[in-house]
Amino acid sequence: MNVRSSAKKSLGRASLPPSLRAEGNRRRILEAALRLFAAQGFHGSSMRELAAVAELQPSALYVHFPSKEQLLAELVRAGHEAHHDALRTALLEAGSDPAAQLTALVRVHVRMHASYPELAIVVNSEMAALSEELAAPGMALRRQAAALLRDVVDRGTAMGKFFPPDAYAAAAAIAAMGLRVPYWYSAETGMSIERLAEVHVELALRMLGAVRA
Amino acid sequence: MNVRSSAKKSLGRASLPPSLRAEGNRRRILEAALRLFAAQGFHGSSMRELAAVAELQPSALYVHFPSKEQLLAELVRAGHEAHHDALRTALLEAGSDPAAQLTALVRVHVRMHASYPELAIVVNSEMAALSEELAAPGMALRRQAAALLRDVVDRGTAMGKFFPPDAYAAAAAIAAMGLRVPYWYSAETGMSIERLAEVHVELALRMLGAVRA
DNA sequence: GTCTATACTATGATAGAC
DNA sequence: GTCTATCATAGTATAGAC
Repeated sequence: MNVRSSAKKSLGRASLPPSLRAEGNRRRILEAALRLFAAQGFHGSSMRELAAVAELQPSALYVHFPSKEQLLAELVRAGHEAHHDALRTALLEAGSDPAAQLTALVRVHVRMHASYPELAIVVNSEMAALSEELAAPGMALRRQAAALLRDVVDRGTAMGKFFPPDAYAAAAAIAAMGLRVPYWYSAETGMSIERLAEVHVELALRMLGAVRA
Repeated sequence: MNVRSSAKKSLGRASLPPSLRAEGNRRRILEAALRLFAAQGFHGSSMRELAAVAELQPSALYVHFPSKEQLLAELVRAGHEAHHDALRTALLEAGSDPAAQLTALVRVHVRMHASYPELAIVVNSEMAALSEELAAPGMALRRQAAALLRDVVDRGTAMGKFFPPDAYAAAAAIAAMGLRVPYWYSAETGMSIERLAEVHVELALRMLGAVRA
């Protein structure tokens, strides 16, 4: 038997996005779930552990969420919505220049992943634990977010401003850089989130052969 | 309750690296575990499911592996070793030019992740399920692999051949591109693995401001 | 080395008092 | 809305026959 309980990871803080309105114990439960799911995975975390972290009895969880899966679904939904809203807003404010649009998308993409690392990890790693029905809204937002980036890359390429070796792969690679940020970046390295975002913007523009707007 | 059994994912093939010597039912079990762990995660897959996929009774699994965790550890070990060996060999054959070294590393990094996507997913996503002792060898190889890349980037930068906005972040971003490949790339898109690797080489060289060797 | 059968524990979720 | 107590099931792993 695995004696995971004796090798408990330090869980640290875990912050929910501002868009997620939740108070009192409902919020405590969501934060506890975020910490646990990010550190141990959905299937690797039990409702008993969750209750312990939230300082409640297991049965009290079910007053706020009908099931463990619905709890995960709420986190995943909030994460996808916060991410997609941030991307869409950034793009709207970026004007019509492809390089400015790409800059805006990469900046906010990286910023979100560095600011809410646990949420990003849960959203990206634990979606397979959701039923198709519960995963569908998140999957849709994910496809839309990917399309936002691909459209910017495609448009810039068509306009003769970007020169990617392959537009699809380049878009995937740009997204990938940001997606991995929560797994390695720590503010304690001395690099600020804003600087991290600017570095990624520069890398992305270089990948596309663009010049800074 | 989740009715996952009624929404079973199609699991597809799952190939072990050539370096992993295993035959007969031991191999079948490893392949079944690779498929299941990649699709549902370690904690999301039961020994009963595993036995069913391997077409054995659950008790037969324990003749070949002492525990579920040891089974995962074997996959994770094989994956890390294959990856690290490939990187090291590629670097040895690349000569002394930083751009050539980077090209070799990125090429093999991407090739491995595209050729063994399930293994890459398990290695990257399920290591938290291992005890510290069982995870340690893999973590060590991972650190060494990251150091190989960072050293090439640092040396090329010191030699005035690379011009990254930030060497550490650039190395992390280059690694990240490859790590995400298993999650989006499919040979059915029409792009070959070799072409995918070359595209990533080009992207990485651009990120560093280098010229092709 | 594989099978049938089963032990023991952990898990998600519920009942009912307060 | 939280608690104590508990149910029903699924989980890892083992025993013993062949």
